[in-house]
Amino acid sequence: MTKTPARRTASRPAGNQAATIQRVADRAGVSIATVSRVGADPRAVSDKLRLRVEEAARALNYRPSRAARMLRGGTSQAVGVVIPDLENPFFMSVVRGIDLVLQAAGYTLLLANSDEDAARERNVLDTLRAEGVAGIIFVPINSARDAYRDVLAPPLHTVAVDRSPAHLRPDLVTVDNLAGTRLGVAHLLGLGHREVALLGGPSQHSTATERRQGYEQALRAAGRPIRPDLIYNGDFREAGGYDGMRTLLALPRRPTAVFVANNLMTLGAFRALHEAGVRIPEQVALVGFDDMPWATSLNPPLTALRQPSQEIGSSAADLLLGRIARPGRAIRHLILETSLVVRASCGASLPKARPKASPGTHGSRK
Amino acid sequence: MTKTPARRTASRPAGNQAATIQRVADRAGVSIATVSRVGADPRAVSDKLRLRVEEAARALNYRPSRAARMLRGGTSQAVGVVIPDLENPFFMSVVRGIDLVLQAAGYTLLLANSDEDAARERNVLDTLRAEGVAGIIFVPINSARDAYRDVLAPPLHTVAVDRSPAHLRPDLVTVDNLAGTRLGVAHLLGLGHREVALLGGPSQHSTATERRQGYEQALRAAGRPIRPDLIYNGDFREAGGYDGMRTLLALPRRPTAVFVANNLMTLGAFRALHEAGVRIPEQVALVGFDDMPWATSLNPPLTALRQPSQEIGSSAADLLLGRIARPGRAIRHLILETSLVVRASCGASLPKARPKASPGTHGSRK
DNA sequence: ACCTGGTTTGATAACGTTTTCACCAGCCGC
DNA sequence: GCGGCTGGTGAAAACGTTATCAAACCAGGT
Repeated sequence: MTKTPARRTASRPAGNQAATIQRVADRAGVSIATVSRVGADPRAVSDKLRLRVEEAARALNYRPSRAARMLRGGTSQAVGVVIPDLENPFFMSVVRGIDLVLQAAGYTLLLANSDEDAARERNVLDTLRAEGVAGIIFVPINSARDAYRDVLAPPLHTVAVDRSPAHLRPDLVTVDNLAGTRLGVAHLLGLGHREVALLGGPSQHSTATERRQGYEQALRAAGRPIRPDLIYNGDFREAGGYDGMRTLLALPRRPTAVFVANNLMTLGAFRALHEAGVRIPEQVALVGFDDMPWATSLNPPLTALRQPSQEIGSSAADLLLGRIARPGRAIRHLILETSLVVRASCGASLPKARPKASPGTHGSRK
Repeated sequence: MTKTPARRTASRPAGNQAATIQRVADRAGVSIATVSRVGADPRAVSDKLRLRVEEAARALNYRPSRAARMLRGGTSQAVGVVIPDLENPFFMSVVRGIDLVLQAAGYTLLLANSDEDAARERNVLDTLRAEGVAGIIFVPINSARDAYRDVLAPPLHTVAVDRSPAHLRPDLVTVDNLAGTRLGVAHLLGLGHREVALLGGPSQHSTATERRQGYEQALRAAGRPIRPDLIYNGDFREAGGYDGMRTLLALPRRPTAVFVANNLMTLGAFRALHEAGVRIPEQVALVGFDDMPWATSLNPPLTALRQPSQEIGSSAADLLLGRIARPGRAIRHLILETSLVVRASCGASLPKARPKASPGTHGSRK
């Protein structure tokens, strides 16, 4: 153990200076071509050299430069994710699912926000493409015919999520909106409600139209007429739910139950109901599409259709990775199931005994 | 107008092929160096050539390749953002604020999730660094002494958000947790509550300790003793709020009011209260740190300390951009103010008339 | 021994940019 | 009228990687 004098080079903690392929090659005593090969196709290099290179790479904590790689090959180990609303927990949960599998596969996630705005979407898609991402996972907004014609053209791989784009058939992950909504509306119908309204979304979104179809199917199956005045098309935002509910409440023949087609609109509907002093579910029963973490803390706890949001994301990422690996394979459309989580807002009597208090007060509504 | 035979090169619609600096230079009849200069410092090139280059660039829709730029300069036009919980709307709102100014400045946002886990944070920070981001905005997790020593070393610029890292003094944006909590607790005290509890957070977070200090200051200012059994340190997650509230409820001398130091824990506290059939605010009054979009829809509407979350994000981004521009400038710590939004959960009588229903039942609990 | 075919390796071009350096005018002051 | 500036321009190096091509090697068959 001699006292080591300050050796300039050795004193660096081997990680300060960026580890380039050249340094790895030097340390392993091979050419940079060999180092590159070890990364690309380990079988193409002899065991002896491969081991030496791997050891050197590990010691130097070598990570190929994304910039150089991309400059050379034209594409990078990153995927772009575009969602329409950063603050909607549903989308964030989807992003989390995506992140999970991307992280595991060594990809970097570039997140962009389209803000439910076609021009902005166009813009970020453009940026992402210029950025050279390997693929894009996005919640489509634009319904114009050629909206994605050039910006999503090959070699870019694309997976759509949640909604089906209007004039494009990419790999796709959605939930069964039709069946889900049918289930939710049928639940209300089964509770004895005869006038069930729908707070729906903008018709350019496939989710909105599918949910509306589900609503109509459920009504028809129960032999109920479809009253157009009971259908309000909002914007899938809080304000839309608020306005829609107020419109519904102002109706001469008020509905006794409402199905809300989106989580944010459900919040707005709650607010409108509270402001008007309408009791839930006694005066108006409510079922919402999309469960939320705080659904149990709402007033009253919300009966909701749960979407496997995180799984939606991870499935989408899987699809994308699969397509990158085998660009030629057939387009897939994955449809995940929803489930109805019954709480208090629908007015269903839960298994646990109904409290003896007069209807409308029961302290432990849960 | 002769019939143009299929000319391979000319048939491309001038945009299909990537526009490189070389093509711009050719079209403008200058060298690539001049083109580059026009982008970097327009005054450095004569008007005549500058105009020619600008015209050519526009015609070709030229965008400098980020990869090449980064490979050359070592840093890219991207900034990494690391937050501990993708599904916490507070953080997402912060991210939105960041995105807003980054987008405007032409930067790309790389989002990473540290999951409130030190090892994972280390990992993503490492990746981001390797990715060559120009800077990092992060919500620090690790409190170990040398946690960030090498991974956040220059030339990487760093801005911390929400929490103050333990052993690092980067640019920082926080809110005035001390004053905010003091205000909230004083509000409860002013309402006549004598036993006010605190559902606090993990002590390694500066937000948790500051909020605890604020709590204690408010108590002292009111001449109240500090009862250690009324202080519960949770994990800033939903489960922590739930457990903490249950612990509090099991106390022989139950508090009549609780200040919850974090949004997710507030949700958990609500759940525990509802399950136990405890009426809010009659039996337990509640004030929570951090307002949420759905606070009005809670049962009852939550009195909360609002943080300017989006502004926190945009300020952080401004700080980072400023530092990138002038690396030498002094470290800044920005402290934003919170505001108390009084709703029903604290039991304060609002301006609007109290409903006539008997206390504890009033149909419109709102 | 010599050639043949296959396998493994190294040298090198290319990707698109920024930046340094040198060059060449023109202009001022002597 | 000539030397030294100054301001504008182009040539070329460098960044780190991958892919192509040629060289070297090794074994086996003639």
